[in-house]
Amino acid sequence: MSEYSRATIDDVAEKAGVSIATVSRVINKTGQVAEATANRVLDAVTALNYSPHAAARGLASRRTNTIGLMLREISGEFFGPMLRGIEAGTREYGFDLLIHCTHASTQAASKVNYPLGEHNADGIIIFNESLDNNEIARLYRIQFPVVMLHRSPPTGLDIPYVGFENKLGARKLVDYLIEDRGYRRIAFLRGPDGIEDSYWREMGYRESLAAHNIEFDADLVATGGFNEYQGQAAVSQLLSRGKPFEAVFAADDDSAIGALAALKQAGLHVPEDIALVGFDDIRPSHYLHPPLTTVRAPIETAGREAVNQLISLIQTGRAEHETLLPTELIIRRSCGAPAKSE
Amino acid sequence: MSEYSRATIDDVAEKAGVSIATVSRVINKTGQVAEATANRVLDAVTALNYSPHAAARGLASRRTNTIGLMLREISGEFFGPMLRGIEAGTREYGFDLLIHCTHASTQAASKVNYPLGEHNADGIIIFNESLDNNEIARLYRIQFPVVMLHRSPPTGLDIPYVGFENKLGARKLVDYLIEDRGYRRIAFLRGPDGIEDSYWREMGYRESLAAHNIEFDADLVATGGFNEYQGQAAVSQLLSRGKPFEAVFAADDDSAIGALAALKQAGLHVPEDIALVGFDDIRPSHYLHPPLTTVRAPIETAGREAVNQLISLIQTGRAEHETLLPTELIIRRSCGAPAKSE
DNA sequence: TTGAAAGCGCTAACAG
DNA sequence: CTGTTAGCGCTTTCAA
Repeated sequence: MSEYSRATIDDVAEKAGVSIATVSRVINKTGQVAEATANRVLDAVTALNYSPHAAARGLASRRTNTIGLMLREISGEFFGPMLRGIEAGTREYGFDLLIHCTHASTQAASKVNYPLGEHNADGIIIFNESLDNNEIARLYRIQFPVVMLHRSPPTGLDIPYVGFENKLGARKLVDYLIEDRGYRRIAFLRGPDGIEDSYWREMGYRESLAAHNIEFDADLVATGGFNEYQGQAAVSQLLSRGKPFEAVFAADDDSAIGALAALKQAGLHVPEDIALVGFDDIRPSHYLHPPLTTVRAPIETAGREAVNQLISLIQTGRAEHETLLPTELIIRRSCGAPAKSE
Repeated sequence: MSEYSRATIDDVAEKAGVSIATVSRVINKTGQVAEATANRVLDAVTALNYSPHAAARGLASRRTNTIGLMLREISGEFFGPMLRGIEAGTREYGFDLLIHCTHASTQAASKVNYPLGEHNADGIIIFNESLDNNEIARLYRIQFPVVMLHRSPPTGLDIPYVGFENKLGARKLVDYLIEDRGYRRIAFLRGPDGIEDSYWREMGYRESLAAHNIEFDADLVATGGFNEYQGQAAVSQLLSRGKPFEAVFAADDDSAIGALAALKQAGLHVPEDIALVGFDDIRPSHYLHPPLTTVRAPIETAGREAVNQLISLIQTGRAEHETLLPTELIIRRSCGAPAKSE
C-alpha cells in the first residue's frame, strides 16, 4: 500500500559512478571488476543500505533463490527439529525458505492456485504425503528439482529420497527385546496407513520375529496411528482381545505415550508387568514414568540432508537416489532394563 | 538450471482469445469482465495448468504477497505451535510465508545482505529479539509494515505488539500458591535477560508477593534462563544458599523441568517437600512426575493474531497497538494440589 | 468490457 | 574491465 522509498540498482550505480551492469557484477560476483571500482560500488551499497529487489532479480535471472517446503500440517514434536535442519541448510546455501501446508486448504474459493512450484521456487522438498502423485509426476516431467523427505517417490520416478533406516532401527529394537530382555510375545502398534515410516517399522518388527523363529501373530497387532489418542485406543483393544503379551512396541513415541496411559489405566505396571518401547525419541519420551526405551531418529539431520540433496540437484542436476540415515537404540527403563542414570 | 516449460499469461491469453490484460483482470478479480470471457479465460488457465509467476507479478504490482517471519532460532516447544498459528493465518489471507533466522549467520562472508524487508515481503513479524533496534527503526521510518511478537517495540516507535498477559498469569499463579496452598517462601527462577516475557513474569511474581505482604527476597531468586540446563543449575544454586523455601516458580516450563531434576537429585520430593510450578504449559509438562502446575500460554493464538494485525496493517495501514492474550492457570500435582484425573 | 503499451528492477548477452 | 540494451512475465494506466 504505502510507497516507501527503496534504493535501486540505478541509485547505487549513480552514486558509484558506474553502470548498473557493473553493480550487478559486483553484487553477484559474476565477471571481472577492478578492485577500486568494486569498492566504490560496495561503499555505495552500504551508504544507500541497498538490498536487491528479490522479484526483479528473480524475473531477470529465472532463479528465485528460494526453496519450498511442502507439508501437510505443522504438528507434533517432529516438526521443530525437521524445520531447524531445513532452515539451517537453506541459510547456509543462501536460499530463502518458503513454507506451504496443503492441509485444510482454505483457499479453495479460487480457481487459480498458487502452489509451490516452478513459478516461485528453484526446487521443493516434499514431506510425507503432502502432495499427490499427479503433481509430483508433473514436476518430475518438467524436470523441476524435487526431493522427497520421509516418503519415497511414486513408482517409476527417479526422485531423490531422504529418510531414516526405519527397518533396521525397528529390527535392532525388537532384537534387543528378544535377545537381551527375553520377551517373545511382543505386540506391535503400527503407524498410520500410507505413511512410509509405518511400513518399514513394521517390516523391521516382522523381520526380527522371523529371525528368532517367533511366529507373527496378527492378534498382537493394532493401529497406533502415530498419535497419543490412537495409541491409547490400540492398547485397550489389544488388552480386550485377551491374548497375553509381554511387551508393546509402538511404532512411534506419540502412540507409545498413549499406550503407557492405557496400560496404567488397566492397572498394569511398566515395565514390571509389561514392557513398552517406541520409536523416534521425541522430547517427552525422556520424561515419562518410566522413561521410554526407543529408537532415536535423526530428524534434524534428515531435514538438513534433504536440503543438501536438493541444492545439489538444482546446481548440478544430480543427487543421491536414496539417503537413509542411521538410527540409534536408546535404552531406558520402560523395557525392563536396569535403571541407569537418566 | 534446466529450462522447463511454463505456461505464461500470454499462452493463456492466446488460448482464450483475449488480451493479457483481460487474463490479468480475471485472475486478480480486478475490473469488470464479461462472464463468458471470464469463463474462457478460466478454462484456458485450467487447461494449461497455469500459475502466475510470483516474481513477475511482484515486480509489476510492487506487492510480494508474502509475509516474513524473523526469528533468532528454531528451537524449543514454543516454535511449533507458534508457526502453526502463523502459517494458518498467512494461508487464510492468501499470503506466502518466508522464514528467516538471524542466529549464527553463516552468510557473513558477503557485504550484501538479503534480509527480510521491503524488497521481498509486504510485511514482517519480528519474534523476540530477532532483529536489532536500528533495523526495526529503519523499517518503521520507511513505513514498512511490522508486527512485534512477544517483544514490545523499541521506545518511541508505534509498532503493533502481540504478546501474552504474562504479568497477570504469573500473578494468578503466585496468588494461588499463597492463598490456596499456603506457601509464603516462594523462590523464583527468572528467565533470560532482555526477553520481555521474563520481565513481566517476574513483575507478576513481585506484585503477588507485595499484595500478600510478603517481602521480596533477592536470595530466593536465581536465573533459570528458559532452558532445562539453566533451570537445573539455578535450583542447585538456590539450594546451596541455605535459605529455606517451600515452593519454586520457574518462569518457564523448560526451566521447571530442569528444576525438577535438581530437586530430585537433592533428595527432595515434589510436591511433598517442595512445590514446583512453571509457565507456558508445553507438552512435556503434563508427563512429568509429578505433572507440572503451570500457566498455559496461547502460543498458537498469538502467532495467528500477529498475522491478523500484520495483514490489517498492510491492507488498511492501521492495527491494534497492543494485543495481550489471556493465560490460564493449569493446576496439576506438582504444587501440592490434590491428585486429580491426569 | 476490452486492448495496447509502458514499465517494475534486475540479469545477461553483446560490444567495446 | 566496463557500458548498452533487450527482455523476464506481469500489472496497470489510458484509450477505445
